[in-house]
Amino acid sequence: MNPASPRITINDVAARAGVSKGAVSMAFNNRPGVSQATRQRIFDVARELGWTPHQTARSLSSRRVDIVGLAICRPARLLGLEPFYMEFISGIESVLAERSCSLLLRLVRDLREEITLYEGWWRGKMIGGAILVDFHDDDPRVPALRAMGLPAVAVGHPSLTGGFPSVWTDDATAVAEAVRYLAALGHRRIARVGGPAGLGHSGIRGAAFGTAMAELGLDGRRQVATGFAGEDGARATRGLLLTPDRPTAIVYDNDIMAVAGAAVAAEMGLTVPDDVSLLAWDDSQLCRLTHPPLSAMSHDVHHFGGEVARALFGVIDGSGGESLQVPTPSLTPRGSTGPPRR
Amino acid sequence: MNPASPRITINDVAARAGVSKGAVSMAFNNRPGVSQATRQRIFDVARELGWTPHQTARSLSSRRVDIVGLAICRPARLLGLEPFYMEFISGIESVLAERSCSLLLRLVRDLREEITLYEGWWRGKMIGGAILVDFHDDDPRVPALRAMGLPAVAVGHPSLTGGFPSVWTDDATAVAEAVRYLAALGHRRIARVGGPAGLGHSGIRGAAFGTAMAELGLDGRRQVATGFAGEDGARATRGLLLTPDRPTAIVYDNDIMAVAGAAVAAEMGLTVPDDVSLLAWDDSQLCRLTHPPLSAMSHDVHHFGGEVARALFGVIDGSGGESLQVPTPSLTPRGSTGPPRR
DNA sequence: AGCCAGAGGTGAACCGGTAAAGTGCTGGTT
DNA sequence: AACCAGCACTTTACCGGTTCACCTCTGGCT
Repeated sequence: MNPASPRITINDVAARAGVSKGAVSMAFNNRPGVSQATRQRIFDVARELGWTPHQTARSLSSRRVDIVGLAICRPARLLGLEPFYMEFISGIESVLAERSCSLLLRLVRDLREEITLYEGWWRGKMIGGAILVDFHDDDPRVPALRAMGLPAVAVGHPSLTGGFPSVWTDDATAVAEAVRYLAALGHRRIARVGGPAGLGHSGIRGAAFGTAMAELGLDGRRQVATGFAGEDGARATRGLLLTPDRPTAIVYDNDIMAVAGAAVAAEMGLTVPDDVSLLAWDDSQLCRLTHPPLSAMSHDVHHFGGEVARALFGVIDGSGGESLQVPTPSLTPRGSTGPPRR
Repeated sequence: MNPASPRITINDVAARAGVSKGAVSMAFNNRPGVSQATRQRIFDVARELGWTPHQTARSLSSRRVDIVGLAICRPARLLGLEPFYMEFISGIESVLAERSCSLLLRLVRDLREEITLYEGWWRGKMIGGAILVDFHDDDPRVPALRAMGLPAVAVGHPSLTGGFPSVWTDDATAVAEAVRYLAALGHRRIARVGGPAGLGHSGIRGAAFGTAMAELGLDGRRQVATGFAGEDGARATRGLLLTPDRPTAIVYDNDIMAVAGAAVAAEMGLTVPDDVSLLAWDDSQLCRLTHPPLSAMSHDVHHFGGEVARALFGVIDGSGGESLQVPTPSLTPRGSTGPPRR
């Protein structure tokens, strides 16, 4: 099918341009040592021959890799990804592309598999760095990845990421804002549907929720820890709305659960927001597609992803290493929140 | 941070095991030429030293790459991906993982960028093959990728993919089934909200829709070509429902547009399915999260992705090359379709 | 004239593997 | 005894770049 395709190498370019391959290499890495004229001639020849440096060879000798790894850990059952990740990935990509880097993506089933994967990637020098998401309490990835010396940035509050530089949003403050907003509307029974109990940011949000409710003299114990899938959100919502003194407002940890929650309310004959107010998180396009559109704690996930990529570059080439806080999610009121019915 | 990390190479393993590096290489590629005993000793030493073959070096000399590329082309505005792609990607991954291959993902803004990207990836030997999606009429990728000799499989009807082996579903039949189902329910004014006009599978579905409607003696011209984003679906739906003899049933080209359509119906005070029936495509978890849940033409997107990956392996190692049809999307009736109101 | 600095290269030694040809030994034939 | 096949390795030549020590001019200064 593609027989004897005579691969063009740096040697061909060098020969044709009448220089040594060292010169070609210098020219292509814009390093000093070649005159402007020669440089130009080299480029011309390269274009003419259609030559591009062989990335594999390049990274073998320069010990640099233009690939970063991202493993996302979801149970097998939950096949797709949340909208959050799609936007997040596209944000990462946008910055990676600036440096013509690429993203190596893999979905894994558990943290052990994730560690093994990173180990293979790193030891096999497939990636130059990694992006770590979804931190758990006492996350086993921290010691493992630290031991192997993999450059990485974490997504999550610095208190969770075991010393890895992280990019994070102030979820605690955002939760407090959400709670105060709902309380100001007149809600007193506010519930929260969160992610899995062991997950770091769920913990932070859960605690912040409790504190904020307590400060207002309200009962902050209406919290459910569940998965992140829509069905989890549906089940949790159903449970909450069937309790005797059911909440009049529910805060969700992502948007897909909130959408599911809205459907459950409809199915139970409850009107949003009169009977129950719903507040989503992560505000993807999903929130604008329901009726009523969902109020959300929104943040620029695309930008977030970009900052993560930038931070990773900092770590990889040693110029960075500090954690970075990106803007706190802010309330975007839409139709799904309002004063509770008298 | 990670100073003088003494990289362990095949030489260290060879030395410690008292053999040549050739022997280690053979052992690790389970090639004949090493005795069982030696083989075992080599493995033991490798484990002890924590050595894994350096992928970059390996692929430099073996001219094999364990990475496949996937570029997805979306306008910048549409930041996230559709649920379809998430499931599709996870399906690809599941098969790639069997061969410890990885997926290199990139979001691009247009086909020119996509071609350039593939060219860089292929010439730089970063990828061993590629997956091509979203074929257009006279797709410029076909001649370009063919010229560079990149092994690739296409997603889409063979008539669209310009000779690239493809994996595809019989959309035409599925559309016909959808139309006949709605007609059987009593609908006579059926509309379709499709993807962009130039997109190959939109064309196929559009034509099939027209044919199926004509066969039933119905007017098949109620079709809108739009984007794939929720907002596109919302706008299209609004347009359709505001026409004087508005449709009583709408078929969508994906699920996110259908969800948006449901919201529009609600916003206009129309009841689903009494006033208008909605039928989605691609059936992700989204369809089960609305109220009423959306009927859909569903197919196993995860499995679809897996077959695509398998086909690509076939192309790469020359054992395959034929197109493969996967099961036709089948109707999954839920709450969003029903007889039209009298 | 003699000396030196620096620009503009060259050439060879890597990087860490794979592949194919070569070597030494053993055992079975004729 | 001579010969040969086959196993179990070893040796060596790559793969296609980067890097660095070293060479060769040229021009300026004393």
